[in-house]
Amino acid sequence: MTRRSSSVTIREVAQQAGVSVATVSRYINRNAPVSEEVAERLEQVMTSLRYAPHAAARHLASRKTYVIGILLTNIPSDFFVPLLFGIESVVRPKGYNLLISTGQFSGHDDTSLPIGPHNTDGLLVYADSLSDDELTMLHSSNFPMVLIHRTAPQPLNIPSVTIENKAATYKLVEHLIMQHHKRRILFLRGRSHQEDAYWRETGYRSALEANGIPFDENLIISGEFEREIAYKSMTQFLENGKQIAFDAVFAGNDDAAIGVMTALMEHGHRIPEDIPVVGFDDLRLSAFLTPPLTTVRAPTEEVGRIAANQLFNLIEDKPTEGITLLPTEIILRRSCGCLA
Amino acid sequence: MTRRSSSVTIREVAQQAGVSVATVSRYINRNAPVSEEVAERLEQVMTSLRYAPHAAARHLASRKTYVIGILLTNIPSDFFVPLLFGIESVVRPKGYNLLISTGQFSGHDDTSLPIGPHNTDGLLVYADSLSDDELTMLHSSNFPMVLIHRTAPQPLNIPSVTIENKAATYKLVEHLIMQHHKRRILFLRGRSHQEDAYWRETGYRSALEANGIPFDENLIISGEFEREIAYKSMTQFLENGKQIAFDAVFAGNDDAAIGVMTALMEHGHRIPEDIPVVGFDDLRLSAFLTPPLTTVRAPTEEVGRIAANQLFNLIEDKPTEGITLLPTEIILRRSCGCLA
DNA sequence: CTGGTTACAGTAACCGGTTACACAAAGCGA
DNA sequence: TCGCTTTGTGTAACCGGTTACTGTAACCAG
Repeated sequence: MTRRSSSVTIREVAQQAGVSVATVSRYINRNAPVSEEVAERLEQVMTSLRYAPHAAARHLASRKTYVIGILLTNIPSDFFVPLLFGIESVVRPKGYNLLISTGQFSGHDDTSLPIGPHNTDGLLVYADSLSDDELTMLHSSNFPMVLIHRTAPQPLNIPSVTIENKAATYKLVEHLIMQHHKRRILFLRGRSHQEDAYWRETGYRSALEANGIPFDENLIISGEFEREIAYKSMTQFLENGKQIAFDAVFAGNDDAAIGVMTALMEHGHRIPEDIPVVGFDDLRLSAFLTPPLTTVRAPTEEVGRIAANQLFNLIEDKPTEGITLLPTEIILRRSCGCLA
Repeated sequence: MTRRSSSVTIREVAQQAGVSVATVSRYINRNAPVSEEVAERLEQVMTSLRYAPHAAARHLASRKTYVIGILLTNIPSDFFVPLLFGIESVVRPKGYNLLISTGQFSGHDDTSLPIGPHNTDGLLVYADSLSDDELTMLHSSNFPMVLIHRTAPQPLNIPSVTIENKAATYKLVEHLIMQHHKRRILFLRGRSHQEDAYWRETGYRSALEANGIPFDENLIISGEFEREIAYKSMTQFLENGKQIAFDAVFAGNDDAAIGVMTALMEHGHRIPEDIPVVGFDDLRLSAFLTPPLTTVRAPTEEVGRIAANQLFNLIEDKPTEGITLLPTEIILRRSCGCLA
């Protein structure tokens, strides 16, 4: 109830040490020389008083928050753990803090973003957590941003860190075709506006085409990159009267693959003997599934590290890459029929 | 390079709307009546100017950051995803932001905490991310804190949200003894100063004692609740000359259980036929392991939600619980020998 | 009609830092 | 020794909000 914030201010430190506040500030920020003697005195006073600079006051005066923000989607995915740790690993040593926000932010013009120029020095934007319009607006005021698993809308020049989706998907689908002689591969697409989803589908189509297999719209169902949704889609597909024949499944990502595998097993299909299933991401759990999941390894932690580094380049006016495309690698395990 | 921050200030808004800054502030914070007419005018001006209050200025003046911090350990675990989403789900609707920090913060007296009273309104402290000393210090200045998976050091009165560790472990160990007739159960202990680890070990010992099985120090090895470490400990135990007999494993948690299972399989043991393995946490992946893991379900997302709510109670001077102990539930799957 | 309340609004001090400007003393090459 | 640079420090304005204090006009019970 005591309103008085008992926190120590720079003036108290200055007084105790017998110097001016400017000197204290200079010592703290090491941005101007301070005599050896005063430095020692300050060090003592500061620790004895347990002085911690007030972040907001500092921010207000210097226009630096030492905070970077990350906008995630509101889908809780294990995928975020390596991403966050990758980001943290570069943010922390720089003395920055990480403000995190999940949710779809688009559309609500009335409520401004919880995270933005008013409380951060830069933003990491994951996938479609922000609309093109919002991106455009923020970019127009020159606010440092780096996109993750997404590229900037056309005229905008925003660095972007993403992974090779198409080539890997192509390779994996071709693997199913060539090595396992599958020709009717069910494809679980992600959300249409999601770039990862788009490129994976493109890779799928290219692989079919390159191998003379006609594309069949009936073999495309919605997976949304979410386990539950994939489970429902798959179940519905299996129970649907049409009974469209298929001989393998590309699940879109590993999370969806889990849903697919559960649905298939519940309907008495063996994996991979009856139906091979493959995913994308190589989540930590994927190697431990039954059977272990054939998938594409995405260097997610590195994506986080590189994105954060790019953001700091932007903040520090250093040169940045336009698009960083990290290589992916297909991981053959038992679920596709390999390593049997 | 243009140093001038082009952001709109409250004074510009006031001027454009022909009122004083005080009125604008009052309207924004809805803490004093403003005439209908002025309100409308302000609404218009604010959207046309794209006004967003400067968070730091606001914080400095009002002494509220609208940010809560969470301190995690630096071990990337899937466990954090439900925890974070639970927290986010209560923090966001309150209009608060979430500042996240990972790492061991204890010991470094010189470097003050990256997150604390200087930049947040309250702190969620996970397990031993903070030392007792730091906790004591922060608590002495009446800073709102809630502990997660840890209780406060004795004289301190800090709310704490944790789960039932002992009873569930007891039940699970007893299950191995009674249902599966195991008597030499290997136990992978966690870090000694971690409370979850302590209570699980206590549950293990009680179950043995209650069933007349003598405690054998040789059956305790170090798992640290980490997959890699558990894998190494288990491998070393198996290859050690002593060849101590055991007939089941309680892995400490699910992550360690994965390491244990890998090590056992590599040495030709079948799970559960030769050696049953059980864990704790019920990670999202645990149901999908080979074999599916018998474990204890921890309501982690709820832990996050409740902890965040407690913290807001503290911040808003509402009554709080001392310790919230959430119930856990044992989940029998195939890895213990059930559901074969 | 009067004194008291309420609704609405403005002025300016203040939150706790940073930093432009000013200045004294010391160091130094010529 | 003289001017000039460098080093070390202080004073006070400023960052962009909030809010205590003050004041006016409208409203209302008696």
